[in-house]
Amino acid sequence: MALTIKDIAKKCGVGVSTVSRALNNHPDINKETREKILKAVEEDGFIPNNSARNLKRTDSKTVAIIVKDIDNPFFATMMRVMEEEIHQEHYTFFIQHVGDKQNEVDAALELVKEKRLRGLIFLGGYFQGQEERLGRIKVPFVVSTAELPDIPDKETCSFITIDNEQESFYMVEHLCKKGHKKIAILAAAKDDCNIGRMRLEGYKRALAEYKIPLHKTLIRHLDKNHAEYSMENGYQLMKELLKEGTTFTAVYAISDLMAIGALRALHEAGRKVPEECAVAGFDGLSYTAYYIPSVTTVVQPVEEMAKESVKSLFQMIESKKGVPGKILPARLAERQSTLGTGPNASGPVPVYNSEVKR
Amino acid sequence: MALTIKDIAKKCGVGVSTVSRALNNHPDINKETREKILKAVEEDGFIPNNSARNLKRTDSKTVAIIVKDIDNPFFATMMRVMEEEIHQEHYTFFIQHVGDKQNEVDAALELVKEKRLRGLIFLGGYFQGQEERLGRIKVPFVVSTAELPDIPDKETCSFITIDNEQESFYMVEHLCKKGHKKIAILAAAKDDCNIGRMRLEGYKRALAEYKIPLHKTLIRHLDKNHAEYSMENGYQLMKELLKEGTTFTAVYAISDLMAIGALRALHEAGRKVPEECAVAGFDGLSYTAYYIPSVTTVVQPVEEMAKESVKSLFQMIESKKGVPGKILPARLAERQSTLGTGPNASGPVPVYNSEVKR
DNA sequence: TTGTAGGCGTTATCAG
DNA sequence: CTGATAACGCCTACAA
Repeated sequence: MALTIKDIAKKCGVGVSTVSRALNNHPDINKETREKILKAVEEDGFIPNNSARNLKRTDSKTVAIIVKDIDNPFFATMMRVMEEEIHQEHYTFFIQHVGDKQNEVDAALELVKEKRLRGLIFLGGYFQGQEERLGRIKVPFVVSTAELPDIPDKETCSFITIDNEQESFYMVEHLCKKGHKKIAILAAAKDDCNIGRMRLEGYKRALAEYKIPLHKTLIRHLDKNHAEYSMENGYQLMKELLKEGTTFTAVYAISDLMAIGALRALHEAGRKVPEECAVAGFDGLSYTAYYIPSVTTVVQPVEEMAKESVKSLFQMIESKKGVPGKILPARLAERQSTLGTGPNASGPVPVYNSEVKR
Repeated sequence: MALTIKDIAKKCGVGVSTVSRALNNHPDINKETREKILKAVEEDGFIPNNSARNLKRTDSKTVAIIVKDIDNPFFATMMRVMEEEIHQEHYTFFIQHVGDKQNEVDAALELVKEKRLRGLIFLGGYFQGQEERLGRIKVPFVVSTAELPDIPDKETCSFITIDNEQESFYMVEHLCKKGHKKIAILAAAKDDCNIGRMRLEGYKRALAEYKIPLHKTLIRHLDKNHAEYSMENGYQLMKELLKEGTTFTAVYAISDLMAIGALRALHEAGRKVPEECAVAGFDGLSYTAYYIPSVTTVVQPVEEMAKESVKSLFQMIESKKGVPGKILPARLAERQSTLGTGPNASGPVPVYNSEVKR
C-alpha cells in the first residue's frame, strides 16, 4: 500500500501527531523536528490522503464552483476571475463539472459532505423545481448566470444574473429605432423555458411597443434535437429562413454563436451585412468584436458577474445571513453589423471601423 | 452533524452493514429490507460521505481528466468526447482543473491517493523536467495533446498528440507552393519551448526547403507578458507588422485565434484577404469555418485524439503494460483566406464559398 | 439474510 | 513541545 503518515513517523522516530502537525503548519512544534519531518516527506514523496483528511476535518476553508455546461463560451473567463477572487480570500477552491445528465444539485450535496465545503457557486444549470433539493444544501451558495427560485427554509443563498428579457428588449428596441420593421429572430427551441424564452419575450415586447406586428415566419425556433445555441444551428436556421424568401431587414439571434452562423449563411447567400441586412447577437463573446463585420451584441458583464458571485458568497459565509440576488446591467455594443442600417439611417455605412469599440 | 449511515440504520431498525449493502446494491440482502432502507435514505436526503468511502475502498473504477488550460478552445470538445468514451467503459470519471500556478503532476498524485483512481488523462500541461515526479504516479496515465518525456521506471504511460512541427511545415509548404515568398509568421513568445516553438520550426524548415530566405522582420513573436495565443494578441502583432510597412503576401499564425486577430487587423488596415494577403491559422477551431473569409487552417483531429486517449488509457489499465504513444495526422483545410492567392494562382478568387468545406 | 467489530489515514484531544 | 488514543463515516470480514 502507499505511504502513510505512520511510515513517516516511524522513519523520523516521532509520533504520528507530530507528523500531522508538521504537515499542517501548526505553530506548536519544534522547528528542527518540523524540518526533519518535512525533509523525509519530500524524500519519500509522501502525499497525505485527502479522503482521510476531509473525513476528520470539520473546517476546510474550501469552496467549489459547480459548472453545468462546459461549452458555454464565457464560463472560462468567469472561472478564471472567480479563481482569482477566491484566492484573495485565502480559500482553496476547485471546479467541478457536472455532465448533461447529472443533476447539479445532487453533485453539490455530495461535494459539500465530502469536502466539508464552506460554500459553493453554481455556474449555469437549471433550478426551477429543485427548490426542495436546494434547501438541503446546508452551506451558503450562489447561482451565477441563472435564475434562482424561492427556496423555503433556506436563507443563505443568492444569485447573480442579468435581466435577459429586458436586455433582449433593448436590443430589439435598438433595431426598431433604426426603423427596422421586419426583424427576424433566431430563437431557442419552442419548449425552452430558460433564458431562451426570456430573450424571445423581450423581442415580442419590443415589437409590441413599437407597434410592429409579429410575423410568425420571422420567428425561427431551434429544433428540439439540435437545441444548442451553436454556430451550426444558427447557420441552419438562417439558411431555412433565406430559402423561404420571406423579407426581413434585420436578424436578431439570441446568442452570438447563432448570430455568427447566421452571418455566414447570409454571406453565402450574397446578402451584404449590414448594407442589406442588419444582424445582432447576444452574449458579448469576444469573437464578435473580431468578426467581419464586427457584430452588434449585448455584452454580459462577465467579470463583474464573477466578482459579484464570489462577493455574495463570502458575505453569506461570514454573516451567515442571506444576501439579495443581483441583476446586473449588460451593455449594448453597437458594432458594424447594424451600423447605419434601417430606413432611419442617415449616411453610408462606414467601410472600416477600427474606431468601433472592441 | 450531518446524517450518517448510523442514523439511517437506527431509523430502520437494522445494522449499519445492512444499510451499506442497500446503498451499494449488494446482492445478499432482502428485497424488502433494501427498499425500506432506500426509502428512508430518500426521505431524509441522506448522502453517503465520499471521503469515508474512498478511505475505505481500494478499488474504485474511477479515472480522472486533469485539465491544465481551461481556455484552450478545443478542450471542451475533447472533454465531452472523453466523457462519452469513459462512460462506455462503465467507469465513473471526473474532471479536475488545475490553475496556472499549480503543478499538474502534484495535483494528479494527490488525486490518485484521494480517489483511488485507476488511471488518469492529462489534457494539456507541460511535462519536460517532471520525469521523476511523473514516475511516482502509480497508475496508468495518458498525456493528451502534449509531449511526454521518457520516464525511467514507468511503463504504463502514453501520449497522444499531433506532429506540430510537421503539420506546421505542411501549412507553410502549402503557402510556398502557391508561390508566396514573403510569408510572415505570428509566433509564440521567443522563449517558448512548447508547441509554439515546434510550429515555428516547421515554418523555418518549409522556407528552407523552398529556398526562401528567412526574414527576421517577418517573424513576429508574442510578448513574454502577453504570451497567450489569443485574438487580441494576434491583432496587436499584426498591427505592429503592418505599421512597419514590411512587405508580405501571406501571414501564417500559429493559432487560429491569432489568425482571427490578424484578419481583423488586416481588415481595419484595408488589406483585402485573400486578394491582397493570404492568411492561415492552426488548430481547426470551428469558428474558422464561419469567419468571413473562412480561414485556412490545420484541423486537429480532436475527436480522434480524445478517443485514442481513452483507448490507450484503458488498454493500459487492463493489460498493465505500457502502450506506445501515438502521433495522429492533422488535416489541412484550405478555405477562403488562402484561396486563389499567390503568384501561382490561376483564376480569380471565388466570391462565395458555400462549397468550401466547413 | 443480518449484525458486530475492526480498520482505512488523518486530525483533535489530552496527558505527559 | 510531543505522543498516545479516540474519533471521523463507511465498508467488509466474520460470526450469528
